[in-house]
Amino acid sequence: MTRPTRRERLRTATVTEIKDGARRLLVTGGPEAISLRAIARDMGMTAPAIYRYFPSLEALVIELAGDLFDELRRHVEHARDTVGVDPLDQLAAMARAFRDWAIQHPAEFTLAFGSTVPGMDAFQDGCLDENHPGARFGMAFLRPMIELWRRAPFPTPPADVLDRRLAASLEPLRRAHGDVPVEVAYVFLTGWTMLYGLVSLEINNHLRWAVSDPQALFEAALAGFLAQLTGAVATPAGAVTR
Amino acid sequence: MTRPTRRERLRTATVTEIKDGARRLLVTGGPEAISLRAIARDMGMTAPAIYRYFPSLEALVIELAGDLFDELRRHVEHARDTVGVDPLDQLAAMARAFRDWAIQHPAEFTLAFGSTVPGMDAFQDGCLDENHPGARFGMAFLRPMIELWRRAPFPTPPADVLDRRLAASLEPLRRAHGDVPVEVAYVFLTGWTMLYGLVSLEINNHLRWAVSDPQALFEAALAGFLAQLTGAVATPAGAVTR
DNA sequence: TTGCCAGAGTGAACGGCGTTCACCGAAATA
DNA sequence: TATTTCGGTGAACGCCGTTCACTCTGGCAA
Repeated sequence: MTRPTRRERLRTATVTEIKDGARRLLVTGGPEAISLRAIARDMGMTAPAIYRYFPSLEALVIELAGDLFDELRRHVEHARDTVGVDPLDQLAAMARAFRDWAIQHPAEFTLAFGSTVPGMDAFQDGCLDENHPGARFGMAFLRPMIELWRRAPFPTPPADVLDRRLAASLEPLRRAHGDVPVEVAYVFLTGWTMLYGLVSLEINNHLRWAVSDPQALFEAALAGFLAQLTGAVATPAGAVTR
Repeated sequence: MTRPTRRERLRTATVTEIKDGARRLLVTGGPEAISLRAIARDMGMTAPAIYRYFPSLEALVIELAGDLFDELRRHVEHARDTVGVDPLDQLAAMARAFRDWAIQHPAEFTLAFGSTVPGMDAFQDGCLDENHPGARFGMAFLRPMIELWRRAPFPTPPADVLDRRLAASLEPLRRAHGDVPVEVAYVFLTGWTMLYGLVSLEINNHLRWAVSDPQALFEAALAGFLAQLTGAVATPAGAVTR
């Protein structure tokens, strides 16, 4: 492992400066405000120079989106590692960290999770596993749920809901981390859907007509979901009968 | 009510032709492909002429998004009106219609629900009620759930989850349609979140790493949610104990 | 019927954009 | 020291949204 040469150091510094500029434009002016010319201007350069570092604007944006995803994942994992060892506490902390990051970085959240350009689809077809943004996220949330299930299986839907077809459909997820039980995979996906859906609706202002205090709704939904994992029979909504 | 003059007829025809062109570009090339010059070219016109009909490209896109929302809402309501009078059947049909439309019109779905340009936020601040896309949708799904609750209240989370703060937070929604009980408002929101989240994840290809057959997952989640509304104690995931 | 005018459309222009290409200087390498 | 590689420039092309001065024409009032 040799120390990077001077050229390499300068190059990576320039790359990060370009990405920082792109992010600044994203935050201040939205995704459409990201332009090679503006980035170059802020750096005291000309636009064609950026082509020495990225093959196109689209490639730069895609790489930026990947970086943002990693940042969000680190944020979530940090929350998990700070809260203790109880998987339930970890899941709660991770969900809250997810929402907090999204609220503090709405433009970045939108770029990272938004439907990216058509070209990205094909790109992601190839590497279903490691590279897909959603995958890295899923793994982080999946692990505590597996641990929870290992300690004490939580109530799950009956076999007529978790049928054979569903089991087959969840095969990719179940393979992704050892051998995940169908029940865990399914409950994980409902939780992830709720978390993503709620935060996404809030960020996109699709809740304002109905909810004045989204955090209250978020905490209720979180409590409801976690109650389901404790053995109490609960809806995602959190309905409980003992 | 007088018949529209000839001028007015020509004008509305041109307006729809412009919107149709914009939509065609959206479908074939994504949101970024919508350009006044391309629309005008397809119509055999020049770009500045469009300014006689729309004050800017952004205004055109916003209006198009509104139209798409209405189309989706009509699609969902049509499904509801076709399936019969049972609210449970209606909800199932509406949810499936929602997903079907999104799958058949992914570009339109993304535009309608996507985080629109910053300018639209301020616009939507003023008219929280009628004009917000999410609101019109909510109403459609909310009605059957109210009817269901009227016939037979379904199990809901205990009071420590549906606390006073949450009740206050849901005030806008509860006022939107007479006087909606907190329980109904909350369960409705969890259902809407699941529906939006699941479809949105599927459209954005954020499920591909985990799920090979999204319809199976959708049907399971739908069954789980509806089970909750029948009086069986069920999770959003659909866990049931009798 | 005649005259006017609102409204639709045009063409040129401005500035901004992504991208390509020929070119140049300096730094690393041989 | 000679050469190659790398980072950067400036000009250019074609696209874009938008503005503006202008023409033309269909409908309406006198």
